[in-house]
Amino acid sequence: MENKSTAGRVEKLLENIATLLEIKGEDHFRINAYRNAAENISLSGLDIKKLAEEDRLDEISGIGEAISEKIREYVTTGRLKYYEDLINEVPESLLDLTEVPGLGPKRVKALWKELDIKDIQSLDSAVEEGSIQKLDGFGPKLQEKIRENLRKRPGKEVPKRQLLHHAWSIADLIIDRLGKNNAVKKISAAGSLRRMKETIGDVDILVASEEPGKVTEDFLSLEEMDQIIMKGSTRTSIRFYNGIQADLRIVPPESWGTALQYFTGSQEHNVKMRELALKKGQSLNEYSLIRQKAGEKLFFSEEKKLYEHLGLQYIPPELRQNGSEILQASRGELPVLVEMGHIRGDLQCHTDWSDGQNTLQSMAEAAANSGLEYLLITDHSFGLGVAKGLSGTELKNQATRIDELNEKYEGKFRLLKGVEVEIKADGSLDLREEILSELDIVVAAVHSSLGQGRGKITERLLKAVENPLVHVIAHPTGRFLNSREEADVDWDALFTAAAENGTLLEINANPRRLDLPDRLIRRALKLGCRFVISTDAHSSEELDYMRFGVGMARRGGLSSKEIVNTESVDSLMSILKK
DNA sequence: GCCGTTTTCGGCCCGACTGTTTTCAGTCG
Repeated sequence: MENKSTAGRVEKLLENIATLLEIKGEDHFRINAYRNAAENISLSGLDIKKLAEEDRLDEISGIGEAISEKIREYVTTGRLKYYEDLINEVPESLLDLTEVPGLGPKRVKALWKELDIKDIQSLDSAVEEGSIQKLDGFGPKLQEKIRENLRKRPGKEVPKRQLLHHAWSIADLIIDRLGKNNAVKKISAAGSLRRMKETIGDVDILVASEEPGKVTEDFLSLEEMDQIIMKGSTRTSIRFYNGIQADLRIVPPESWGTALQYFTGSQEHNVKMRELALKKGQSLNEYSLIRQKAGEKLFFSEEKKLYEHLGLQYIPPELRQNGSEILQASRGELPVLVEMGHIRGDLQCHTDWSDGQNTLQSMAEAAANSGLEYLLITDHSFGLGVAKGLSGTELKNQATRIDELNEKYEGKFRLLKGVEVEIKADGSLDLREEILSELDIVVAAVHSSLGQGRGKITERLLKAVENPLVHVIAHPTGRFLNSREEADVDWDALFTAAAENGTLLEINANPRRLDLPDRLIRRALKLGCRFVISTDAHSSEELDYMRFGVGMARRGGLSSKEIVNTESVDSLMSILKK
């Protein structure tokens, strides 16, 4: 739990409470309330500490009096009496056991009560002794499955959640392969992948077919497959050699609309959709919508018609989050989201002048070929020694070369002069003003001392935001998914200053970063900020990362008008602060 | 434990698959 933001720690605490109550055998609606609260905190992007101090936690839906009180106690004292009492009763180490696939709360409780198994080590030795198969409801197959799963616990060689581009490459491969099968009428990615979540638990693929057996057979013959996890007539799970798990679900073609909606999730979105249907006297499942009185089944050829039928605007997958979007859709208040086709330029990339792989020319050509009208070159400044950063003189030489190339492109494409300048530990920049003022666009970034305390790093970023020479703050949180935590920053203060100063916030599309994260995009949008989506490409191939940045922007609810690289180059230059 | 243009009390989604079963509980999404 250490080394996380307050919100992160509170979320973990609430989730732990939920799981421990579940093992205890508490009412599952109460348990759900804790999970729901944790999820909504995460999605809100709000500063939990500040909210707790100002007694405004109930502004987050799903947080009522009881949970609010617990969060306040935890935030102000660093402890929670209720939790301490709870783990006295139900050992905290049982939480690890519920992480083992096949072990849910009921089985963990049985292991604990019957065999005094409290942690992974004691589970491991019980499995080796063969004692757990004797328990009621357990058997040799389950014991063997647990042994298997203990051996390849995630977090070691296989990260728990996959990065978006890895998951998509598997999905594209499956869709391409199965798409050639005549038995497949329709096929689509679903789940968190389709919702463009920053990391993916497993790859979900939905198929419409009248011959599920043929499709399943094809799926199981993929040569990249390592292992069959589960195989049924309409649902199959496999694991690939690279550790990624893929689930295939097959439904009859007439169920396509309801099935794609259901299989895309999120879980919470589906719960709210089904509740809404029930209020209208209809029951929704993945096959159809059933009018309860008449028993009549309604089928939908596409998702859009299902949403319409329920009186909603179509909700794009990226917005299907905690159910609050359903209320928005019922009022016709959903934003019109930015699309890939809106993007006209890329505002961060690197060349072989610093740590990139390709030349200025080949980056420009790749960008032009992918339909972009302009590309901002942002090699590192010299402060970032590991990345062969450029000095002022080198930047001037690069500018000459850029002018030459632009002349050649005759206005059909334009390279813009920029830099990714280092924000030093004291908030100053490592290039002089006369150098920076010569450039078209200045992108500033923090790469070191990200672990500074909240006060220090906030001040440092604020200084950059308020600097009239800085147009864009790159990858603001500095996180690396699965490996480096976000910096602990007072985001509200930073976003407010960015909005006031006209400094743009980057949505870095590199799938290892995806920074800003969507919850902070939502918050920044509310505070009036504008954005750029940039690939930070270090090779011409990486210019294709744009789709992931657009996905993140869509999850954050952004329209093209809030993203400046949807503008033509002239219009872009006129928007920039002087 | 939360929530309310049907409710401040009485609701709170729904189905597939597995492994244990003699008709179903547990897990998962």
